[in-house]
Amino acid sequence: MQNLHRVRAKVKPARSLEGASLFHRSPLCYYSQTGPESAFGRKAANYAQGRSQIQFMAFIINYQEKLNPAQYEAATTLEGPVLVVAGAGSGKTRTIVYRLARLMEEGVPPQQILLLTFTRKAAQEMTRRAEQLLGLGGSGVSGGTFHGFAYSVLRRFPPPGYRSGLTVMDTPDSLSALRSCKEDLKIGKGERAFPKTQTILSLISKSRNKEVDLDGLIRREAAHLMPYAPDMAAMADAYAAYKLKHSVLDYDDLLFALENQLRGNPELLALERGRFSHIMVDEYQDTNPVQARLTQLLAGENGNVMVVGDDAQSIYAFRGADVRNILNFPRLFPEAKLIKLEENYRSTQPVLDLTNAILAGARESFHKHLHSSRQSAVLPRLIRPLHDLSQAALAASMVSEFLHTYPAREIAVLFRAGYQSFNLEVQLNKQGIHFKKYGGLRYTDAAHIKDVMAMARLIVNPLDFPAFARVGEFYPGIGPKTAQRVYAAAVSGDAAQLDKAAGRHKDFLATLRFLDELRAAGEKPAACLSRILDHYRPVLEANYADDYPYRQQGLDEFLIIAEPYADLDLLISDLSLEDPGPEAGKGDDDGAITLSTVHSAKGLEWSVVLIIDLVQDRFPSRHALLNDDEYEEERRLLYVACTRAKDELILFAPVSVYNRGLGAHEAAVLSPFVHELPEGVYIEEREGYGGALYAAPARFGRMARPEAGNREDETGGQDAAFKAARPAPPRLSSFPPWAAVEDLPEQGESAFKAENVISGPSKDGPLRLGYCRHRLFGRGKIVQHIPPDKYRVNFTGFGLKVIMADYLVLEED
DNA sequence: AGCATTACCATTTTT
DNA sequence: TGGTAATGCT
Repeated sequence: MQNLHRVRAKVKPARSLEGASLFHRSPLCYYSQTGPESAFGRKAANYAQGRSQIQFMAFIINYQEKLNPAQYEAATTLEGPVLVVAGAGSGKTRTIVYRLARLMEEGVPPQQILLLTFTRKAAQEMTRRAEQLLGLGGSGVSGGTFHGFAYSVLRRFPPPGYRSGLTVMDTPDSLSALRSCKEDLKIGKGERAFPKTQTILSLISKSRNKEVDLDGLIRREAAHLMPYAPDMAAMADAYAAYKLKHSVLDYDDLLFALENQLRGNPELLALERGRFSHIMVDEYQDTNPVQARLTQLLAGENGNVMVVGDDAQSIYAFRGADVRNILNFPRLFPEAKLIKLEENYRSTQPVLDLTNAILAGARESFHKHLHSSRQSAVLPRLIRPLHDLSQAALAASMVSEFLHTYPAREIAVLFRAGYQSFNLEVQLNKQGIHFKKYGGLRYTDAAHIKDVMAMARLIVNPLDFPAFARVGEFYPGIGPKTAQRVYAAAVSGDAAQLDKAAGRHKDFLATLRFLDELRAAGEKPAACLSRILDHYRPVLEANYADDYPYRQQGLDEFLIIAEPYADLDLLISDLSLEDPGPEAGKGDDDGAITLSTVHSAKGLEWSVVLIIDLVQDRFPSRHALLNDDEYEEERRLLYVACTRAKDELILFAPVSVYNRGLGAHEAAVLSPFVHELPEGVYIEEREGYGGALYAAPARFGRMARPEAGNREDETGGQDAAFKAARPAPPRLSSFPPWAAVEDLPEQGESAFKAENVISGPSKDGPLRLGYCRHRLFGRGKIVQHIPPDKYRVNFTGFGLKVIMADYLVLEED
């Protein structure tokens, strides 16, 4: 654990800017950096001098040699709207980077190219690769996340009501803001069942991202909270007012505020459109509706915009991403050219056979045939450990084996959710294997960093209440209430009132004066920060007595990060929007393997990929079982995970998992995505007592079974074979999700019966539809089989429930 | 009002 | 497990 902590907290300052937003870096003229000898330099110089015969010059790069035909077409179609549907591992980033090169060879100055992505990881990867190919020349390109871009515009053109400065709240800030709204409204005090503030915040955010009203969202996705919908709506309103009052924006606001600004100010729109002659959007399948509209707004109707994405890798629906964006792109831009990248350069054919089979069960819209020329005799493996502890041990020793063959940086273990790697982390430590984990604590989440950030934020935006409260709470005797009072007094401008509110807290008053002076001084960020650190040191020593020397180191690094910045607000926004994160330390950790959530693994690749916990309720997550769309997203998530593997893919599915509630191990059900894989795409091995692995025979009863109404024959031989062997995908009823867990009212039940009764006993299921018994609920009627192993049962007195087959006893006729 | 302790609960993914 | 909210103590 010690090991993990250190890796997480480590920040390598020199690289921290590399992936950080490039919007604000002074637009470095790349020719001055590459030097006059460079061909790029010469061409750019030509451009700068107004010569435009560039298209007649020979290109430095032989694009046709470096790219396949589809990639070539994408990289050299520079005008007009283009949609690139890029399968996993099809050289998407490569294509984008070569297109950048091409644009620059054609004489387009890098500052006129805008490269937007959804995650900062993708942004970092892109700029890294661009710099690899183009040298520092690539760094003049404006690239980053939508959020980062939005901030860069909004700070120059603040939305109405935000003239006095503007800061971005991170999630903890938003949370305490909402909590304070809840207190002000005196809502839900002492009510046990009242939803958690966290829950409410994510519902509010989701409703905004999906652009549906809160009430409807609650009805559809959290029906058990319906009784609290009015209270939550009130909180949402109060939260919006709070943000305006305190000149803060949350992540979601950034996008909407930018859209409003662009729509409300034609001059601004023209300006922004003029700044960028070419726009590229990566990971387009993960954009939400606002982001799609922003893309359209910035591009103009026939703009030069290329969007790149893969509908099969859309895994952010939970926060409003909408696959329809990518599907609708041709409709939005009727002139759009569609290019598909289907050749996979990453994985061996056996790995692709498995990933294609995962996708075969999906409701996919752009059909792709991924193929590879990389043949291999090594099949993916499915390991069935006895339980989750032995899974961790087995995975760790397998990693240890692989370390003889592959460098650590080529090995990764992936999982659905962060906590699932816990056992594994222990085992890896035990075996002395170094690892780094993605998706853990962020650098900026450390309390002392947040403290200093809060002071810096108050310099930029004196009204920033979350920052104000945080600074107040440095000092003993000041909590949320006092902070609020002092804030009100300080903002009122009445010195006497301020003295009355904070007179007892000399330290705090001194700090406020200190901040005022510092604000007036208007020093460079690094100098300013240095003074803040000096002032903060006594607080640090008092509040973190146990480990302040360690924290001080982190703060020293902060100074180095700040050095290159010209504006303090840019430093702050970069840190809160695109913080350096553990990735910044990558270069050091060559000896470390990677642990990562699947989400964080997107876009990355390793020679060896292990995926753990492939059992029902974990992968797919139990939260996804109730809803068709979420279930499909889990499938895509597994697809993303498996397509990270270049050479070897190892799936783990423990036979039993520890149940905390029960305090014992219980049987685990193999993930349906694995279960439905056809025979022959993987080798199964089972763990015996003592940890030995035994090859398992082909699973019983998994013969190819023709499926009625098989829809696509055009998918080609191999795919068709997969489909034939695949059992019917689990279909859940379209009945509202909560119906599955909550008791249904009488009329709901009959409505359900009328519409959703399945057409007959499932051939898959061992249970016939009839009566059964349950230990707790007694006798009930089986209404529906929910493959692979659940049943919807109507119990007298308890209503409809969804129960695992293992807990049901079939009643004899 | 602030702070410490206790009890409970639920458990995802990211900007 | 750990984080959060209610409760109790200063």
